[in-house]
Amino acid sequence: MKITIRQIAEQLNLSIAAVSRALDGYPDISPLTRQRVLDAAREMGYVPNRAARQLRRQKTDAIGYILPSGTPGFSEAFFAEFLIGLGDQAPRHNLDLLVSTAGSSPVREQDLYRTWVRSQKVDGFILNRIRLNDWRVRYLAENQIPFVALERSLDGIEYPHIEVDNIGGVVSLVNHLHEQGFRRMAFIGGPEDLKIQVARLAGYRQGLADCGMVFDPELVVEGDLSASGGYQAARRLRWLPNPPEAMVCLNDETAFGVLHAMHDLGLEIGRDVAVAGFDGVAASAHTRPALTTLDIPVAEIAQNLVQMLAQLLENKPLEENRPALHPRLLVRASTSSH
Amino acid sequence: MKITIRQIAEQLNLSIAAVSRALDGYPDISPLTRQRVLDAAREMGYVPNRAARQLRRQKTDAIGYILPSGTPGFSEAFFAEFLIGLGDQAPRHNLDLLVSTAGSSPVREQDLYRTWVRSQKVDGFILNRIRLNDWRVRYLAENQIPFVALERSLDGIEYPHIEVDNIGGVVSLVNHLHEQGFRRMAFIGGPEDLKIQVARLAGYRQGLADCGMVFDPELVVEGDLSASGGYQAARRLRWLPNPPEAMVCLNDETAFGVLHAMHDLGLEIGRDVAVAGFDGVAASAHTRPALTTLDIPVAEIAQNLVQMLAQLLENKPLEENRPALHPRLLVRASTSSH
DNA sequence: TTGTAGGCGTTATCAA
DNA sequence: TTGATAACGCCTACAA
Repeated sequence: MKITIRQIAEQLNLSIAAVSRALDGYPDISPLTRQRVLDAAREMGYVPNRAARQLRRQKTDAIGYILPSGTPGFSEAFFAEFLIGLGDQAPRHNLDLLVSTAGSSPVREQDLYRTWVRSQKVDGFILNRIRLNDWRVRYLAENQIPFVALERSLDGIEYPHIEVDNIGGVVSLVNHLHEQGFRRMAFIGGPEDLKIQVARLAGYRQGLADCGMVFDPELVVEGDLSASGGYQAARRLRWLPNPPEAMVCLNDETAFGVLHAMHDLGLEIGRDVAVAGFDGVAASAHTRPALTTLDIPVAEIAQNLVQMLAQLLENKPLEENRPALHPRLLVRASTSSH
Repeated sequence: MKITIRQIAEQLNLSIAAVSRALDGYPDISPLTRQRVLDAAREMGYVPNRAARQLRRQKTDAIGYILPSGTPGFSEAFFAEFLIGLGDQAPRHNLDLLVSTAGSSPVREQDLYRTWVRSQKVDGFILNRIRLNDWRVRYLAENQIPFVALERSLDGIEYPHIEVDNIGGVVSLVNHLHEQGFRRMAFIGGPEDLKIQVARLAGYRQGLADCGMVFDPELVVEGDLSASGGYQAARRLRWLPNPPEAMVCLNDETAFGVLHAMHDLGLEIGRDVAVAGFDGVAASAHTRPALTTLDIPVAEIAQNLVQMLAQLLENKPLEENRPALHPRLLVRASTSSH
């Protein structure tokens, strides 16, 4: 039998209104009554019914995260770590976390957002893997649904976000590779509408320029952010008449596949060829050789996003102009021969 | 402005009851009216309000998964893959997936379950990492909350579950190691109250017996299912006067740490020492050398669990006696020298 | 076949 | 400081 405020009220000979107020910490209630109510509630194991509360308050105390379409899914370690952060932080703000996956279909993604918004499943959203022109951003903004995101889109819409210095990160990586003596460098990226693709590719080009190297379009290939995508891209690159000596990858997952490919081709990684990733997922430390990568605190970013969204939902002011996060270059054996 | 059945009713000059029935597919409504309602609903972008529906129906159409306490979190790839399965399958049954993490505290874990049950956040639960005597199993059974689980506990409570042939799996692994010429084998496990610990350890002992090897308690050490736990355990083992030639690990994550430790000690893995894991997470293919492991279809198992829970929630009969799943031994370079 | 009305558990408004 | 009471949006007897 579920306990409701009505039963507490009966038990104590109070009105349900009084009980409700005592429980919710309103000031217009005598301290004695409040204490009695609180004690009874604890004793009876009362927990407010969510549905009723939601219906009445017109909010859900839940936030949503929908795994973006066109990703390999949580198998990409990045998303797993992102989710730790979300799952960790949400309860601290008394927020539930609702999770779903869009699969490979952008249509399904849109359906999901629309349904969640219209049926008021959640009060706000967390986004990542932002696209240059991102339907999600426009849709949520138009419908005035609170949301925060990792990275910003180019839709001309302002929203609270966390930004990573992708360009600066990759520039420092290219410099490092150059110092190690690697010259011909390839970039294995992803879909062109992804913000990180554009930014990190820009960093790659700038890095080349800084080091006085020429940009060769042939050395920029499109993967799909997965290990198998990286594997194939890397093989294609090695078949070139003049193959690259270093492979800069859009993310660690891609780099895992590249490591595999290089190994299958019998190359010694770190000497014959360099491989580097981006994200610094835990598994990057376990490859052989360990993967050089641009480390960003993925879980922590997710935590901060939840915190930002929580503030947004409570209409608390957000500190503006959060500075961009600088990735940390973790130099490991995959790019240095000693 | 949110669309409710009331607005559809006004639009069509119908009662809200008629609209509700038309939408829910009741038979006592004229086909014409139904069509009009359906059309209007689609046109107006109507989506039922969850909270209202829940309150009325006394169910949530949501299922819950709480990351068990005492785990490294989603950073253990096993959980990430498990979650893909859940997130993938839940929407197919029109179920929402609510996710939280218990952190390291069993108390918090109990709080979470109690709160979710009492506030009726979800209709049922998915459990994994079952303990021999598992509070969650007893609590949910006592409160008649539907749940399904990966592995069963020893609480004498029947519940729908999926079981893995842990013993048979490890036996075949030990045999493989023996064939490869490895003799002194260690077992790096986890907390003793875990079902998988007991079962896989039993497989290890039986495997030793099958091969005519003696069991040495010194070679059984306790990790914590994390890479760093594996790292430390492996170093401890190598410091023994007569160190083991093979390390059987409770899960892949532990094995990752062991690989690291062996490498740091300058040993050639696959020849000087063998290392094997359990679960077959994606990352196990990316280590160098690649990790021999007992592969189970983690995501698929999670999908099946959702399906079972969905059936349970609809009071549909479950096929009894689902046979135990046999892990697939993936022999890779970490246990074979050629 | 359709409409009326009560209630799911809470919160919020208004009186008392 | 407290108590009635009316919603919130939906479902479902029961009546029409």
